[in-house]
Parts: sequence; structure tokens; C-alpha cells
Amino acid sequence: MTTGVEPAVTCCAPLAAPVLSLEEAQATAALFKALGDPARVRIVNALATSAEPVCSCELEPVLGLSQPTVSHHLKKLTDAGLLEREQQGKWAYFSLKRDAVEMLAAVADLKGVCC
Amino acid sequence: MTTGVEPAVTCCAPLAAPVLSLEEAQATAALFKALGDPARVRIVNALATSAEPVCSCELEPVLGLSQPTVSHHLKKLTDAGLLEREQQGKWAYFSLKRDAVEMLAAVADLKGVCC
DNA sequence: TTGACAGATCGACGAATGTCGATATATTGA
DNA sequence: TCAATATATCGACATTCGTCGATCTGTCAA
Repeated sequence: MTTGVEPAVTCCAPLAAPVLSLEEAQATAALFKALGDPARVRIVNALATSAEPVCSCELEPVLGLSQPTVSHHLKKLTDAGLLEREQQGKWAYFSLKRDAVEMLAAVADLKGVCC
Repeated sequence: MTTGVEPAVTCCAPLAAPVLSLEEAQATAALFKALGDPARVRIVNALATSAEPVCSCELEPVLGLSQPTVSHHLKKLTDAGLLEREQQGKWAYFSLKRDAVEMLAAVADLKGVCC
């Protein structure tokens, strides 16, 4: 899904926005949907509690999922704009884009100090 | 899905939790999944920007969806613990459970002042 | 009691999603 | 150059999801 479309996190609007266009609702929903799977929540949690980027190979045993499936979830999160991918030789390291998650929290904040 | 199971919002854990059980990851994912649809984002937005509870019949024309579909989405959000349902005669009024949405924002907060 | 209306539930359908094994691509070390 | 390893992609499959028309349930007014 690396289609040149903007990642959801860059064009979403807060839940309490005074007006919410169809496109903004879609982007906001896409952002939440990216976290709407237990495996992806666990990936984000693993990255959130790690100071350093985490190797993909390290996630597979933790999640108990096959390598293609983990790769699939990592791609979804990266496409949504929540993860950063970094190639180190033959290993792929992922880290959380803290500002993107902050944006997510702001989207969920009804007091709407966001965007 | 009113099956006596706890709504996701009551048993989810923050994304940055030091440890995250499988069940907590599932509950957290379920909460995000509840908001992972544009129609449901728009419903929450409509309720967030309204001081009074909103009638279901008022949502249908706004969303441009059929009555069963709107009812379906309202049920999903209510089951997740995000909405409150109130029967007024033959009308059903829905309102946002502000504390539940606050919980959602806290779950997304990496600084983890939650639960 | 009956007719009208709001809303929930049911059944069906196509589309999207999560998962895996098999394969392709790329990088390293010998 | 070649073998080994890490990761992405592909193809397939079962399951879930969003949507609708039809129907059921409950409430009000006449």
C-alpha cells in the first residue's frame, strides 16, 4: 500500500472537530483501524517500551506469528504513519513515531487541542 | 453483541503499558476497532459536538445510510462502551460517554497516565 | 383496538482482513 | 561466485465486516 497516498495520521481530524468532512472521517477511521488488531497493538506496545529500534526478527517469536504475517502488520502500521522503518544491513529495524502517536492521542482528545 | 462481556473500554490497557497481556491487547484493539469505520467516526463526532443526546432518526439523513446500518453502528459503539443509549418514548437517544473517550485518549497517551 | 411509526434483528451478499506456505529479493560472509 | 539468512511479496483460504431489504417489536395517538 505504498501508493503515494498520504498516511492517515497526517490528514486525520479530531473526533470533536466542529466540522468533519467525509475525507477527514475516513482518514481518522483509517488511523484507528491501524490499531484495531491485537497483533498491531502488541507491536506498538513493544516499540513504545523500547528505547532503541526493534528488529523485525525479534518480534516474530514474541507475537507467535509467521514471518509474512508480522511483515504484513508492520507494513500496515508504517503505511498509517505510526512506524519508522530503517534498514540495517539485512535487518529491518522499526521504531515508533512518537509524534504520530501524540497526534493520535490528540485526535481522541475531546478538548480538541489538535491539528 | 450484548453478551455480558465487559465493554472494551473498561478492560483495555494503554499502548505504552510496561507489560501487556494478550487479553489487554485484544481489548485495546477492540476499542480502536470500534472507531475504525468512517460512519462511526462521524457518529462520535456528531455526538461530541452536541450538548444534548441525539436521536437515531436524526443521524440517518446526516450519514446517508439506511436505518438498519445506522442501528448497527450505534450498537457497535454502545457495546464498546463509548455511547449511552436512552429510550424516550419511541425514540432512541444516544450520547457520548465522555469519560470513556477520555479513557481512549489516555490509552493512546504514551506518557501512560491511565488506568 | 387499531394504524402508524421508530428502532432492532435477521438473512444475505460482496468486500475487506488476517493468516499462512511458497517464492522472490537483497545482503552478508566464505 | 555461492550459500545462507532476513525480509517482502504473492496466492490462497477462512473469517469478519459493512451494507441493505425484509421483518419483528414496542410505543403512541386516534
